[in-house]
Amino acid sequence: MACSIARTMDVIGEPWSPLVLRNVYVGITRFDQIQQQLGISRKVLAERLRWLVGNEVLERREYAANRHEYALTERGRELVDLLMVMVRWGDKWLAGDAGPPVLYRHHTCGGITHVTLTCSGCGNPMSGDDVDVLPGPGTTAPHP
Amino acid sequence: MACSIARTMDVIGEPWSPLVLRNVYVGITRFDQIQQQLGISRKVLAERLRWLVGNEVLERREYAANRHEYALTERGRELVDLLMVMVRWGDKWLAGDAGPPVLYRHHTCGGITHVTLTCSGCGNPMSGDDVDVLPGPGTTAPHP
DNA sequence: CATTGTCAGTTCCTTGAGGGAACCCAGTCG
DNA sequence: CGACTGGGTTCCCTCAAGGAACTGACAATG
Repeated sequence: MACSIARTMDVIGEPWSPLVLRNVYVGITRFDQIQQQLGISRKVLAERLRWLVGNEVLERREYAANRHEYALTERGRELVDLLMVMVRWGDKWLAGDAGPPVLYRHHTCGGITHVTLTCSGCGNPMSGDDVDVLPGPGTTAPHP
Repeated sequence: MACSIARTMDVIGEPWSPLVLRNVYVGITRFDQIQQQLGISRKVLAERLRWLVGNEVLERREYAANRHEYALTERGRELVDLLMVMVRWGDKWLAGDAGPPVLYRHHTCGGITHVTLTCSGCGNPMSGDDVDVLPGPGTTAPHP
């Protein structure tokens, strides 16, 4: 389908995938660690990891004889952006009275902050209300 | 689970949900329109729409006698941010030679641009590499 | 006013993917 | 040399997704 949302969902749309990526991002990189932290079935975890490696989001490394760990590739590191936007939305709308389960300290300013979306061209805020959606070169059907 | 990613995935993690939201965002708001555009099963679409309405991401309106349409709530409009980040990643890594299927024109500057992530505090770029992850007030288990 | 069409679903059946538990093999620690 | 750990695979079983057909209210049409 000529739709970048569908294509992205095809790579990481399965419900466990973002959680697997988050774990790798925060340093939970080994099979059993990930399995125990998430409570995911071993079978499904093995499938997901193969899929994510095959799609070049993760890479599999042998850190000792027959001992493997997973690491984010460049593609994978850019997916962390997506996770941070998910976290922001979940924090804002679903955290309830307990408040957010995690906080981010930004290296540049040292503050506890969150992500916001801005325009790559002018640097001003950019949301769904601030754009026109136009067909691009990769369009096939007359839909976004 | 005390994890904003898991909570967000619980609401919109099912593979069709982001595509449904995108359709509503671009003006494809009626049951049959959405079903035909996506090729989703009517049964699953009915379930998804109920779920999204129940989670206050969409609202259901009667625009004529027994004719309904769906619209984004405020929660839903903020989820469009997530879609735009997905689009950006898909455009960058999965579009191939054909180029992106859609383009965004930013109202503020008029340019064809894309979203980037910045810090809510200082306005500088903010990615996964630029932050420390700390436990927040809503933490239960010792994990992000 | 019977017929056709549209919209918004619901019902029923079948198949495939996810979960659980158990098993397996290589290395290594005591 | 036995037990343990890491990193999976195999088997079975259930549950949810897909497809196709049916329903029921309203609107326009001949």
